[in-house]
Amino acid sequence: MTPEPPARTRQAPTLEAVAELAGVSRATVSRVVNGSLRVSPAAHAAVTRAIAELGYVPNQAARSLVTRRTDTIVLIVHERPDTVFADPFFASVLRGVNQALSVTQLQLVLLQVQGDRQRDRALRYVGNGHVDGVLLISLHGDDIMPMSVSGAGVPLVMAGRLLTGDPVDSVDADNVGGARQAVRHLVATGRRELATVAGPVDMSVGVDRLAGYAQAARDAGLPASATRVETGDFTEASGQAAAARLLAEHPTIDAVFAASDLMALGVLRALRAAGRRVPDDVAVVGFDDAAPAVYADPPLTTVRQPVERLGAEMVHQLLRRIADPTGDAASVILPTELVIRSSA
Amino acid sequence: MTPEPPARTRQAPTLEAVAELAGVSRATVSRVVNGSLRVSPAAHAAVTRAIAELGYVPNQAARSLVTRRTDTIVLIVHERPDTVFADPFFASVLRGVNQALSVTQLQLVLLQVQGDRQRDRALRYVGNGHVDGVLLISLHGDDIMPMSVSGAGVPLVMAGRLLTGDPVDSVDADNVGGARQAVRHLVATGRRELATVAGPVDMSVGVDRLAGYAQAARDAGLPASATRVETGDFTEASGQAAAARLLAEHPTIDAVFAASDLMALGVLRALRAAGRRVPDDVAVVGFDDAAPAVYADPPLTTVRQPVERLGAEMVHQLLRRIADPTGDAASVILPTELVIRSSA
DNA sequence: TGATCGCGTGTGAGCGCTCTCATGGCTTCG
DNA sequence: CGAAGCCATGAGAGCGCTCACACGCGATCA
Repeated sequence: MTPEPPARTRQAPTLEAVAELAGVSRATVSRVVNGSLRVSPAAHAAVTRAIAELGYVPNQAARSLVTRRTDTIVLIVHERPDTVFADPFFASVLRGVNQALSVTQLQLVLLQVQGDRQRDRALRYVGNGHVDGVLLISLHGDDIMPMSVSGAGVPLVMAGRLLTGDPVDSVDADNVGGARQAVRHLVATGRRELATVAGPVDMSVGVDRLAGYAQAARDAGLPASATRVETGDFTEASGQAAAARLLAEHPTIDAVFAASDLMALGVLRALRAAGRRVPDDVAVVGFDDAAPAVYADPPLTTVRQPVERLGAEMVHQLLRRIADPTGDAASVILPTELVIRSSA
Repeated sequence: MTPEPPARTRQAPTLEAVAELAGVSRATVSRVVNGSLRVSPAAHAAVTRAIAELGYVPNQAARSLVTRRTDTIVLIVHERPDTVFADPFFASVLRGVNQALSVTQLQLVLLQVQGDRQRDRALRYVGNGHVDGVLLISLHGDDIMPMSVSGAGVPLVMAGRLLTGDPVDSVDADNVGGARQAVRHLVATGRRELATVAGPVDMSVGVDRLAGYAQAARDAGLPASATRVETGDFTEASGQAAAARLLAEHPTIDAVFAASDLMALGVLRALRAAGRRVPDDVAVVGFDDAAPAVYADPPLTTVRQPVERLGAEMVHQLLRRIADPTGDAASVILPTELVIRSSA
């Protein structure tokens, strides 16, 4: 008789079975499983052995039913699906989230939401205790999700900030500061005819990066008329279109600040199409320091934001909030950094 | 008295509450919730109204406890975390999976696994009925996960195929065919001194793309000595290193087939560093048609595989298998397509 | 030495749901 | 007109777990 691995029965072993094998009660097994408060060494050993022998794993459904915890948190991405996962930004956030989660017992559920129906379904899902907490990403201005979720008493952390100014736990990059760094660099290298491809005005990132741009331009003593603005939606195509409009209406511009790297890539294309040299004729600065920035032609000067850390920080803040649901909303601002390559 | 939205009580309404309000039994409510087999129109209407009024949503934990279904499937990615989400391949698979899932009630759980401990934990998680099915991605040769999961009777679909030849439901791109297309193009455009940066030999994608490369070279009548092979791990850095070795040992090569776009990007760098012009001196073909291929300098000629569809197809196959656990393992092969840009 | 305490342990209720089975009203057929 | 059948419905058990609470034992104190 060689020792056999636990039989692969179709029926998973229950607490009851472990208790019987260990010669103790269900309650004692439960205590051991959940961190052994006040269990005698003998009982603890017996239970541990029985668990190992049976290959016992707690039934999560039964546990959730009574504890009302799920050991699951959800990352809700409110955006078109083709935008979401193609954008390296999301991949990085996800990586940070996963990394922070890997040291916990929590499972991450991804929810990609678009349209009112899906949104409401997600809200229901969250509201009825399917998850212990919510991470919210990519919100547009009038989104009711943050207030609905937190109003339902479910711990919530969002990326960015609410344009309404409502207090919500959040993590954000220093978008204003980052945009200022970009503009200061442009000005310092002699550019005077600035333009920007801003992000959507209904998103805090869009608003903040534009604000930083405007502030820095003003600080540099540039006339408002020398700071043209066109908006895009963070996709490359929108950046290209915006830059084309910029060039058509203001042929004298010598620098473009794009509110994302993807849009900056579009700007590069538009510039190339218009026969302008980068950076000789027009300097371009992006935002994100996403992977494509490196491979752009020319490699993109950009504002790096610690995206991965942003994801991790969101998790930490959520864990804190789950542990202590009271207390005021906190917001963490992550620093940005200018990465100078060849485009400016 | 204006109609009020359902009160945001901390306590979610139960089946019991709905039954009481509708004036029927729990069982009847349950029937309505689960697709109303044999419920009178009157009862159905009353229940529907009560559900709406209360904002009732079934408690998933309670339901799972008795049905032993979870309405959750898990996508397990067995890879280093920093590789996983940075790779556009994964983002695309994820997008396809999410898309296919969006028309179902299923939730997707992401599990990123590395090391034996995490792997075993994931195996336990899966084995004890936490999920209804498993999607497996990025497997190396000696991985026990596929056989463990399917051995435990949990429906499983993997991307790629098992090098052991064990029958498992799977979806794969036509890697052999794709590689052949690439080589045929190289040969057709006059290249004779071929080399390849292959993928890991312990992964089916690596093996298959190399096989396709070798086959096509043989078919073209090229001597085996003219088909140099170095391997990488699908990262850009590894591609660069492999290409450097290739150049050092075989300075006469005039074409490189890289088993992934990321590696092709590395090849491009190595070539540039060595002062070779692309495609004039050396032609380069990648594999994947990932986003960076477009922005490469020069834009990359590559073999496109329908990655998103691969994700969707995995879901479909898993759903089929969940519905009918019996029957032989099936494997779906997705076509590839050569996309000609400037690098070859 | 008897009352008191505290610790380790077991008992039992019940979380919210599904599912089997019994029941009673109605239709249908001989 | 009675027996048989069918359909909508309800009663009740139980999924596997946690969490009071009760209990009994040895140690401690007056």
